[in-house]
Amino acid sequence: MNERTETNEQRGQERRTDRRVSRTRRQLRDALLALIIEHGYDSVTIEQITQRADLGRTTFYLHYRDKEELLIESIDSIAQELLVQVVPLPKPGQMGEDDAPRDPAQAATLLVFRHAAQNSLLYRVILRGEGALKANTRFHEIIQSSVREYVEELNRSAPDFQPMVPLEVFSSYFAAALLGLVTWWLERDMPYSPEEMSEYFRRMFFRGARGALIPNEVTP
Amino acid sequence: MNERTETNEQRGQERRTDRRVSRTRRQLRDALLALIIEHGYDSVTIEQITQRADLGRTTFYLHYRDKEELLIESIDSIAQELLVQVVPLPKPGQMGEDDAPRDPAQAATLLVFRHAAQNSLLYRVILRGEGALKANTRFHEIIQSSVREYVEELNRSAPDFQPMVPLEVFSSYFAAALLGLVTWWLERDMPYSPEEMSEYFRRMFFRGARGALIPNEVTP
DNA sequence: TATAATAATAAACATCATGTACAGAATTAG
DNA sequence: CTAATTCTGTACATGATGTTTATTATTATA
Repeated sequence: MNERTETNEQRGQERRTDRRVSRTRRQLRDALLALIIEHGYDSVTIEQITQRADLGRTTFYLHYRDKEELLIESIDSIAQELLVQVVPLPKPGQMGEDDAPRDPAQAATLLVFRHAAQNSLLYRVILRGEGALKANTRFHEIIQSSVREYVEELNRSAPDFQPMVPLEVFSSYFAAALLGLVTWWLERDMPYSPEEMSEYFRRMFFRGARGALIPNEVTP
Repeated sequence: MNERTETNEQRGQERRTDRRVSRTRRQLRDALLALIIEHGYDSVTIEQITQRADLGRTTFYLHYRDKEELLIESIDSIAQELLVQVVPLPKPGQMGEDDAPRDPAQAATLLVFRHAAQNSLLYRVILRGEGALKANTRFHEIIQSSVREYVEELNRSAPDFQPMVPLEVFSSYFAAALLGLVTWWLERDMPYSPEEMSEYFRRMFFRGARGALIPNEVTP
C-alpha cells in the first residue's frame, strides 16, 4: 500500500522541523522567562514578549493561544531539566530501614535544592509569584509521581508489606513538604546551603517531628 | 506620590462606623467569593462583582484599588474564621514525647481539615486556582506562626533543649505539608474523612516516613 | 428633626491589552 | 529552482480598567 505517506501525513509531528518554528518558540520561551524574572508574570504583556524575542506580535498567535500556554511550555522545559538529573539515580536500596546519606531519595532532594538554587530568580517568581498555579502543580506532579514509583519499587521487594498511609497520600505529602520548603527557602534568600536544607528535610521527613526536635531520642 | 490612593479607610480610626461602608464592603466580599466559586478568580470582572453586589461599578473604586485588594481582604476573612477555632485550643501539653490523639497540635490539624471540608468549593478554587498566590501565602503564614508559638511554648518548659532543625524551617515545613495535603485532598474530592486525613498527617509528620510506611516499627 | 458630611450613582471618557484578518515579504524544504 | 510555509506590519473590533464629574441618597450627630 502506501508506504510513502511520510512526507505529508506526519506533518503533525514533523512540523517543528522547520528551523523558523523551533527558533521562534525558543525565543518566545526565553523572552517570557527573562521577563518573568524582571517584572513578574502577570504584568508581562504579549507585546513585550515578542519585542524581547525580536518577533512580530502576530507571530505569537501562530504558536500559542495565550500567555498561559507559553508559560506552561516554559515551565515544563525547566522541570524537564530537573527531572533528567533525578531519574538516573540508583534504585531504592532500602529506604525506611536506615536514613543513611547515600539513600537515593536523599540524593534526589539534594538535587532539587541545588537546581532551585541555580535557577533561584526564576524559581522564586514562578513558585510563589503570579504564575504559581501552573508551576506548583507541574512540579508537584513530577515529584509526586517520582516518589510513587520509588515506593512501588520498594513494595516489589517486600510484597506483603502494608503501608500505614495510602500511597497517594504519602507521595502527595512528600511533594508538598519538599516544594513548600524550597519555596520558603528561596523567599528567605537561601539562608542555608542546599546540603543543610536537604539534611533538615531528611530529619523532618524521615524521622518525623520527634526526631527533628528532640536530639537524644533513642535510635532503635 | 501614588503610594496610597487613599481609600477612605485610613483616615480616622473608626471611620467604618458608617453603615453604608461596612454594608458595601461586605456585599463586595460576598459577591467576589461567590463568583470565584462559579467562574474562578481570573475571569471575574469588576462589573460582575458590583452587579452581583447590586452596586454601581464606580462604588468599587471607592473602597478597593483593584480586584486583588478585595481578594486579600476576602481571604483574610476566611482565614480568620479558621483561626478563631484554632486559638482557644489548650496549651502544648507535651508534644514529641507522645503522639496521643489528644495532642492540641493534632486537634488543630483536624480543625483545618474540617474547615476545608465545610468550605470545600471555595478552598479548592482559592488554593490551587488562580488566586492561589495570595491565599496560599496567607494560610501558610497563619499556620506557620501558630506552629512557631506552639514550639516556643514548648521551649519555655524545657529551656536547655536544642532542636535539631531551625524553628523557622520546622514551622514552614509543617505549614507546607499540611496545606499541600489539604489541597491534594480537596482536588481529589475528599476521598477520606477529615478524621482519617488528620490521622494520616499525624503518622507522617510526627512519626516520619519510617513510621508512616512501616507498620511494626518498635516504638521506644 | 434639621443639616452638614459622607457615600453611592450614572454617564462619559481615555487607555490599554487582547485577539483576528489580511496581504505581502522572507525563509525554508525538497 | 519553486512551491509551501512562516513571519511581518497594519488595521480593526472588543472588552476591561480606572478616572472624572455632577447629582442623588443616606447617614451621623447636634
